[in-house]
Amino acid sequence: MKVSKEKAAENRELILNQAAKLFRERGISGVGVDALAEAAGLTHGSLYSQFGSKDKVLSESLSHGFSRTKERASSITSIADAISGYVSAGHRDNPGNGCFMATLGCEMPRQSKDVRRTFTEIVKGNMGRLAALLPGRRQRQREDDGLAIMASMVGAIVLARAVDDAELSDRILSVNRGKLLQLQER
Amino acid sequence: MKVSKEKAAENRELILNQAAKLFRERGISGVGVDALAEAAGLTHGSLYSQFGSKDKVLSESLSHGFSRTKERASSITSIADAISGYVSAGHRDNPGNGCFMATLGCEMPRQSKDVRRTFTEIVKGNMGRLAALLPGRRQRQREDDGLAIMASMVGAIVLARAVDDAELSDRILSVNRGKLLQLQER
DNA sequence: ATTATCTATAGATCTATAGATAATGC
DNA sequence: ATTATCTATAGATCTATAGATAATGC
Repeated sequence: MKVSKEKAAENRELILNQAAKLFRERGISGVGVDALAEAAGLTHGSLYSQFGSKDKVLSESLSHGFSRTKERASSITSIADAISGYVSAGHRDNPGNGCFMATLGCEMPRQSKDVRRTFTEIVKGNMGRLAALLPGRRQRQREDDGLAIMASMVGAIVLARAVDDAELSDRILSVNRGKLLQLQER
Repeated sequence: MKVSKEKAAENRELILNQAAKLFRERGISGVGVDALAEAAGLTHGSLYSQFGSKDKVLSESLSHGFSRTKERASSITSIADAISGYVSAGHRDNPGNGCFMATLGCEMPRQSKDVRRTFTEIVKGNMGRLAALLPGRRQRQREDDGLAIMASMVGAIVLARAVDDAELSDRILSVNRGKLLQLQER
């Protein structure tokens, strides 16, 4: 039954990736430990011996997932690219690979200290990434501008996913993308 | 055990009000039928004979809650009031009486047709309310402006509630409130 | 007679633990 | 000897249903 250290590390990586995907797709309370284990081809007993609790899997999958997002984000070099990529039908239709803030934000107020701390780091990290793409002399001002853009982006995706009306959903995206891009053009 | 028609109607009203509060405070999957019944001082059996399912309680509590919100909203007569009231610490700290979009938005993609249809009506209703407060000749344009403001407002409250850092939370609110108000001043 | 409510319970699912198993790696 | 994984199971909780109860309202 035992497996090599290498294989165990692979399994751990697989669990975290699958967990990050499932939590985003089905919500935190919508994913059981069984589903997490099954998605990685293991039993829940094994998952408990590696992580100890569902909460631990969640918090680790968040930080692990955000690290991977940051790696991929190096290809985004302008604020217009960041906005267009985020406020898009592609992002809306792929929550499993998308932004944690837009999928799990509403559930965060009820999570453990550990999970909330990790989530807060993600918000700050995203603020910093946006700030780095924005003009302006003072860092504080660029961060503030980043927080405003972030709220619009998150709200647009949350609402576009929530409504049961394809036309309205597309309209929410195009209006918000348009306004955000327009505001950056000066 | 039976109760007068009048009392039964009162109970129904109480269930819907308590349900709307609990769902916003604990999330949809965070509230069981037991909790819903207990909050209204009834048993879950009684709740089932009145509503038939948890889903039905949810969808009715949403439309009932939004009706009540609309009634209270007649006191808001300017877009600046709407923004300042929404993007505030008071709203952030009282999810149980606050906006459905900011508390339940992330869970909506996984809800029943019935619930999503009701939620979509709420989004459209809020769009209309904002549009009515905005300047501009064409209704379509005012609605678009309303959708942009709505996304910022919802995103700001979701993020301000989610982060585990009081200073950052306040900053998210003040930055977004400031930007939104500033944009309306022209 | 009708019906709002309650009691009892089914059956599923959820998080977690204990102990067995068997392969790794010293 | 260590340990990653599995099996079995505990105990709680969740949604839902069936049938009894007792007060209303014709």
